[in-house]
Amino acid sequence: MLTRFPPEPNGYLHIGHAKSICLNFGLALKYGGQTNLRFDDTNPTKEETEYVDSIKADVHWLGFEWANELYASDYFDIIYAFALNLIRKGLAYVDDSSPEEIAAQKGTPTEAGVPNQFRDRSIDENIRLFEEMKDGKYPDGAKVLRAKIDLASPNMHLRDPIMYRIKHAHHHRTGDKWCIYPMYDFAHGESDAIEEITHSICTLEFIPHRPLYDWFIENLEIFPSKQYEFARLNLNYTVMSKRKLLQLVEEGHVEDWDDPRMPTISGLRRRGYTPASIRDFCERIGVAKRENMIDVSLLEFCIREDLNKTAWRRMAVLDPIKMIITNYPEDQFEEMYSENNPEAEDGDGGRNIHFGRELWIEREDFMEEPPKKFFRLGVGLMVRLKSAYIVKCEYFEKDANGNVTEIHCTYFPESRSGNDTSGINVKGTIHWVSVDHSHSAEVRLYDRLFKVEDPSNEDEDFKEYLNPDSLQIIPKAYIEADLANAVPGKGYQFMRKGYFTLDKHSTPDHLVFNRTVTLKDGWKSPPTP
RNA sequence: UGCCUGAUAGUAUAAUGGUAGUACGACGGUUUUUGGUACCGUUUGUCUAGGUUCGAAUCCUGGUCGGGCAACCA
Repeated sequence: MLTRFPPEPNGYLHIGHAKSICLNFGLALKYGGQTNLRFDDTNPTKEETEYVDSIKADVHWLGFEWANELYASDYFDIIYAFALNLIRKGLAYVDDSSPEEIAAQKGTPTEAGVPNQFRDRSIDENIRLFEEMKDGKYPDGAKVLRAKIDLASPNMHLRDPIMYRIKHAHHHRTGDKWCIYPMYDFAHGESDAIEEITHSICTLEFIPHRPLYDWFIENLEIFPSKQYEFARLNLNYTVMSKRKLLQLVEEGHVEDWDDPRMPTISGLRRRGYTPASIRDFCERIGVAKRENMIDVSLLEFCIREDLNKTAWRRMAVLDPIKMIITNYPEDQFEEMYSENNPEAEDGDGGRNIHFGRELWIEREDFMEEPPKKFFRLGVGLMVRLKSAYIVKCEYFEKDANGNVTEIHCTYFPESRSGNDTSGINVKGTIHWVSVDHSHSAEVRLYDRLFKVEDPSNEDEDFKEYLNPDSLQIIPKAYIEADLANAVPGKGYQFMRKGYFTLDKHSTPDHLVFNRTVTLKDGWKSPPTP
């Protein structure tokens, strides 16, 4: 078995491409075959080396090794010879008609097309004209080479499809060598055959092309590659077409192709998704011919499952409020040990965290009038400070606007974590950092890019449905000191807040974290009576 | 109103013509120094009408609904 992943280098890869990559490489891996990476670069006006490089990087990052790095443009000489071959068989002709004339002569799905006078040109004349096309004797659009098949076919793709068009354009690989370029239909299957691809896997919209794919292969008498189709991936609350993604970038709705809200591979990477999580996702969604709409919650499940096993736990307070432990000595500090990951056998090591009289805690972990089953703080309530002591809230202070500014607690010295003789049982455990030892960092929280499940399928322009709150920047969050050693590309769990990773713009002086995904949140505040 | 294609729980995806299963979600419970994790349980499905058959999600016929096809794009 030999498969191929055949992107056109005209944009960045997205999660839908990941499905195709996992399918093509996965199938070959499963059945002891190989996979080629082939760039479908037959349209020089849209393609760039920048895209080639990013595509290679993304496929590699996903964890796949291609057998050969190939380009459709490598085959231009062979494909040209194929065309001559068909002309000699009387199966192709040069047509001087304009695009509009060709379209008109093609008819409609319910009416047959009509032949024009060029269809009967002699083989010799066709050869001469085609060579002249190649030699640059004609301007763009003056002539095309067409396959002579059946203008009355119920399949529009068989009504004498265009094989070659004239484009005096610079190609990112072949330079100015060519001024005629084969169309997709006369390049893709031919490239497959040249490489002896056994399974040419593509998406559903190419089903009507398959008879043409087969027709060229049969009449050229070349390796019989076979085309198979599957339904492309659709994810809700986002868009997946290159055109729309490009628009989001160009109109500044997102920062760039790798904006963490984008469904691109580079965006997911910057957001903190791992290759394993994306491969797992592609495995779970399955492959079929049915049109589908996958729920993003499945993608989120996959990254949580991966990161839960690998991410080190750290404490960070995103919306801080000060807690003062009134019975803790002012100049005293302690180091509290906390394991890196409770999922690992040995905790995967650990680190010490400074504890003192003044701490930052999460504003939402305190309520003036806590409802029943609120296992956090309120006057008279007790919680465990993770890896430290149990504290009891005594009172709180408010400013003139009614905002809570400080929470005063007392702690139980005999309740120290790992050495608790207090006999006190509390329901809640909250995270915290020391006011005197924590660092600050910018934290970026992301939400779905669109407000509706299927923005492309709504009445208005898809951009009308952008979620205005898809990015929330917290300029100053407090993080435990050890997070200053955070490594790019590694995921961290900010306890109770989600998984985070360093952003590419982060510097030692100005740390920036992206939230990959929240933790699953089972807490539902009880209905207010 | 031409041709092609598809239809199984909320979303996906399985089932030589032989017990409709799995995952995610939702809901409930146990454990828990993360309202996380883990574990246990509950919930909901073969588009429709006929036919073949001892037996149909599967085969046949009609219908309904969805998607695609008439770029010198891929």
